Amino acid sequence: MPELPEVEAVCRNLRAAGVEGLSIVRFRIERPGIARPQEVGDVEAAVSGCRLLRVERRGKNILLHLSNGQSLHVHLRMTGNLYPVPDPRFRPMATRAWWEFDGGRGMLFEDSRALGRIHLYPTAELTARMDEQIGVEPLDGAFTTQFFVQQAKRSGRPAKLFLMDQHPVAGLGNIYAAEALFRARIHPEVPMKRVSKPRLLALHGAIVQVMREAVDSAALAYAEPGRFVEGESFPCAVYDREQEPCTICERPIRRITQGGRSTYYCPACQRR
DNA sequence: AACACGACCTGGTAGC
DNA sequence: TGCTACCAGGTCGTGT
Repeated sequence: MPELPEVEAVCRNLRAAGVEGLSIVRFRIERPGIARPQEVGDVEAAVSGCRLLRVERRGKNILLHLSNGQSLHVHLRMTGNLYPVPDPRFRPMATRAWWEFDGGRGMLFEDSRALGRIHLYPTAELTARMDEQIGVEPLDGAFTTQFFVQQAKRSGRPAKLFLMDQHPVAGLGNIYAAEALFRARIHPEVPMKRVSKPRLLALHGAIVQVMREAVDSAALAYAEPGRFVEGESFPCAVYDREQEPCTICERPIRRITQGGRSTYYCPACQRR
């Protein structure tokens, strides 16, 4: 589920539901591991009674800014989801944390694998940390071709791993990194600094394009609060399509392993 | 600095 | 049907 576009959809969905400005009557973490090493009781106590001022996204991170000068840092990791619910008593099986708002509505953090995390920090500390750890947003004006080429030229890492690193550019994960490389016709194993300037420009454009399209798809999929809508997902050209014919040349898509994850690409269209 | 790899977790499914 | 093995959209810590 959650790369930048899906996390953006989660945030829009929360804002559209009007959670910003609501008072949190109660906050509970049902599974201590998601807050580790922070103490669940401390976090719950600090959050309960605050107002949720603003929902912000940085890369794949969600920041819930509170009225007490602190913010919750939510990371969905692989299977997490954060969504508003009309009835705060609604608790699906994989509920890991929940918020009850003044007036009777609620918000849920659901995560079947429980790899997601929720931590509490002073707002200034959290935003500073994000500035330092999270790179440029691909849909932001700061993501210029000059910036991208400069970052690329000083990295010897394989292209796919470079894109998945959150430091230079934030928000790409396994799916959209593969899709962007396919559109730019770049082999995922090529050292970034060896990619030609024209190809880098193509990749820059592909990243922006893929992210825009995926954000739109994700927004549609989340149109109904808290529920995915089938058939509205981003149409992948290579991801999870091993052996299927390439949409351009019809040769079979190949799967390899990079950094312990699957990479899908077309060996004919994406040359070294 | 860069890389591989295990850890963190649960659930779905391909294959026997 | 039932079991096993492997796979999964992410990140961090450790060791080489």
